[in-house]
Amino acid sequence: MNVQEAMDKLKQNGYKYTDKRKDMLQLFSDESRYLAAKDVLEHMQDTYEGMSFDTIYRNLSLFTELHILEATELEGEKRFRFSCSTDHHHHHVICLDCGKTKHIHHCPMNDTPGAPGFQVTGHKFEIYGYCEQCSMKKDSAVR
Amino acid sequence: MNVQEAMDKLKQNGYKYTDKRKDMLQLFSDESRYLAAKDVLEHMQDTYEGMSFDTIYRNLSLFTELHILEATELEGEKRFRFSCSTDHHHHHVICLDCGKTKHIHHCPMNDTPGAPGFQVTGHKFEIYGYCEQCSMKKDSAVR
DNA sequence: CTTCATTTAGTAATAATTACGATTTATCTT
DNA sequence: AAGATAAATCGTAATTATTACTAAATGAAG
Repeated sequence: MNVQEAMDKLKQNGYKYTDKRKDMLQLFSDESRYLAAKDVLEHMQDTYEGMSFDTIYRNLSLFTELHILEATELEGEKRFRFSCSTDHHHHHVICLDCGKTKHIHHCPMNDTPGAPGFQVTGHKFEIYGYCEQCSMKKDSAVR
Repeated sequence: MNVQEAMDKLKQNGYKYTDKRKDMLQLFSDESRYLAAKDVLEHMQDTYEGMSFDTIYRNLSLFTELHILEATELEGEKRFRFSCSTDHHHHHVICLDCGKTKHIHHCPMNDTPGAPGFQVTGHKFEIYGYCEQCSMKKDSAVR
């Protein structure tokens, strides 16, 4: 997924091409990590002074619907990242500080026996912690 | 974990024994499933008319700290359930409608190679869907 | 039964998210 | 290129979950 593909997808589904949408997508493309709505807002307001919550949230959920972004819920906030690649199911190791991720290629669903009668609609496997940079930052902050 | 053990744990840690706490714990003991704060509030207000949010939330987080309850975040809400058994690490299959759970005894962390430099602090593996009763309810509601 | 720290009710504050009417803008049509 | 139209946006208000505060009440220990 890249910005152009994402914009094309919007077009295909009858949505409009706006600079704000492009900039939002560019942000997610540049930062390949999970961002909270407020991170997006802050970044966008550098360029578009009066940009409203509404626009941010509406577009974030639109992008998620179209599978341009993937979302997870972390520490009471929804967070979003550019959809990695649509062709390969995977999970994430997530840095709780900066939101950076590593891939986990192995999916535990393969090893988990189905529960009879239970209709499965989704699953979540995530590993949390601190990436090398952020854990060094934390260490030095303590001293 | 049962109500008595939980109350003992409170005592041991210098917290007081109140009827409200006992009733809250009894609720979790009776319903062995995930409950949202508002579910707990509603149930408690049947007995204690003017019971406040504060009391519910304060106790929920106290119980969680003492590992009497375990918490997860689901659809934008924190949910709590009686801690299953402290001696055995496990994960849950969770019904999105009623909160009932089944255990997954296998932990995917065992199969997942550590990421070098990444300091792991936690992980989450959950399977979502609808239990037999709730999926039947949904089917018949559609007709 | 008195003291004292804890707990609680009532309510206000915070934070994330969603909703809405008026205005603006992108796209389509001509 | 200009006008029509549906979608997007702004500014702001409403909603929802959660946390915080103060005065009053209460359980526990001596």
